[in-house]
Amino acid sequence: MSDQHDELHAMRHSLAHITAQAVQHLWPNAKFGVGPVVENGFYYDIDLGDTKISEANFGKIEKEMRKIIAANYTFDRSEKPIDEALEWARAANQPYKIELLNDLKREGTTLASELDAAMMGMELPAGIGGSAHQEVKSVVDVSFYTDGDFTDLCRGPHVESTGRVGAFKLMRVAGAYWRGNEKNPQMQRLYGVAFATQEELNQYLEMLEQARLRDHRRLGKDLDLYTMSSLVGSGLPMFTPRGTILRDLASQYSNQLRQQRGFQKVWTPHITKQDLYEASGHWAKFGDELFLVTSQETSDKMALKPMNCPHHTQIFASQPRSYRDMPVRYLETTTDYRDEKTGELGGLNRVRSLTQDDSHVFARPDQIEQEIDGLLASARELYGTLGMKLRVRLSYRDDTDAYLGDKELWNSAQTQLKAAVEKNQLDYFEQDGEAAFYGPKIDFMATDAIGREHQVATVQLDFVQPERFKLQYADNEGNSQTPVMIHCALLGSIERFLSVFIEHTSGWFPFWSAPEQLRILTINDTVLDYVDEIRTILSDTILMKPVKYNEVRFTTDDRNESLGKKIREATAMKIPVQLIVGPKDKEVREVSVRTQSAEEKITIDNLADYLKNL
RNA sequence: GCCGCUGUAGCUCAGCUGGUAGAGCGGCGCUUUCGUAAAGCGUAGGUCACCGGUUCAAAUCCGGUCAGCGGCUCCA
Repeated sequence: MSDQHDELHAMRHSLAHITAQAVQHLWPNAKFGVGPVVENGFYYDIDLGDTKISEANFGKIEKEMRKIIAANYTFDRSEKPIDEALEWARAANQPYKIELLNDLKREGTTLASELDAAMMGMELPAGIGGSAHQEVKSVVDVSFYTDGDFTDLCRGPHVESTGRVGAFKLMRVAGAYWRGNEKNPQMQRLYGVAFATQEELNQYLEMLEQARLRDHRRLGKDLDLYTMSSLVGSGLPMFTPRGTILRDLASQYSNQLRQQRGFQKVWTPHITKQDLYEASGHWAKFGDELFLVTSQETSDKMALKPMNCPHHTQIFASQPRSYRDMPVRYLETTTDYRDEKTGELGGLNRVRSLTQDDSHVFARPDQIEQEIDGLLASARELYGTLGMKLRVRLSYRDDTDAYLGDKELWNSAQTQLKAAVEKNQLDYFEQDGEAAFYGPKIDFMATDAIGREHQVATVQLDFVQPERFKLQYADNEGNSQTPVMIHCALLGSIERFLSVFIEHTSGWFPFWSAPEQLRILTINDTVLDYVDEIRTILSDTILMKPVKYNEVRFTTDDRNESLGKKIREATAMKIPVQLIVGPKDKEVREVSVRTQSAEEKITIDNLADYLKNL
């Protein structure tokens, strides 16, 4: 299996070379960056000066690639001393390769995070290598691979010859900064996918098509859940009646889980003086992402709130607190505004108006574990109900001084976090150095129906804001103590959550959460009086699972259309329960219940109980 | 913000190298009252995203703006 994996890796890497080679044939003065293997394929970064490659050129490039593949050139490895390699790069007019080689020569290596190691062509002097903290300052030889008329600085490995690269397809071209740095020139990145066989490639393309069909942006339109308007602005979704039902239910469920554990709802305004964020420390870090608001009455500098914790600290601080009052738990589902860069916006995943199901606990340090435990249990219940598997990342501090707050408090808190995670039997992994500067955190990843992981809920400890805002409570000796804050959002951003939920269910929402849970489809208008009877039953039915006071949301389709058409439309809208009502049903006081999986007859006396048990 | 692509009727899309727009579905009207994924006929919808330019003539070419998509960078 590992051999197969290595072979596929070599195929993809070899295809990256062949892509560059084809581009060089077509545009001889192309300058090349790096061309590594990525998930499902490969890319190559290319600078063509003023020439821009577009997807319209892919046919031409692929044709050239197939010629190279048909020629079946062998990949020949060679080595050069680094200075000769530099000569080669200068002669070939390859400035990016010169830069790579210079780094190799000077540093012996460059940070993998800044440079793709696969392309560095390293050949380290004997006795060096393996250690993360190398002392080496120079590289002696570098390796090259040549196939036909194309030679590239490369560590390899490659397949034996260009004829053995499997099936591929160029997918897209995108801008990418040289070495991922915004300040560097931008190159054109050609992405391709590649598999050992055409069949596997086709399967992959089919999977992409399946993912496209459940894309929340498509379903958001098809199922009439939300809309965007260029008049309102980008990243500012508006929710239709159906979408608003989904939002409200998600938020209601999330709130209900915490209200059961002693959280109380609060409300805060959406604009605030900048002073608040200067005090919290957010201004310095995120000031350029705030929407500013001007007052025509005062000289106050104001902003739309980008988060809610500073507000909640002020509610906590509004009266003196005793250790007996602790913990104090606040809950607020509210919309925040962040001026995200336009290029980062997309669907509901990244918006400028995001609604958080936010909560903050102000706790004594000895209460951390019990509080975290309650929140973890809530998250488990929520995602369990949604049928999504959860995985958890515990992010700790490392030994650098990038963190604020008392180190002992950190250590104790990290121990308590882990204990709570273990108690809840959550699948977890730990990472040092990933904590926020103000405290350790727990991030939740949910796996959707087609295996993709999404970051959803988060629980974060905060030792910094309580101090900055001088929050206090009196301990049992009457001394002032600083509480710990625990931030938590179970859904995260409701907009992002919905995008995940829509794609997870592909629009077939579970019965309790479907905007339209049930539709009555009539066969002809001799049954209208019977339908009225059914509607009365439905209106009187109260559902309790999992959200309280969930009244049946239903409509009636008694249009003068064929039953086939009514079924087709109700199914296209992914309505979980269709009640088909015709003269035969009326006669025996039954209805035909059609669900995604089956159809059965039930008597109208059993209808309410049937729905309660869904 | 940066790079590339895209923007035609409510939706999905056609419209070759410039000669002022077309289909299917949907809508509306009439007929049909029909039991499991589209009944029949008829009919109305478009400043071709917006602004400006080139041209005798622009959906088509050029520039700008807005918006969407794919990436890069970022994400309290």
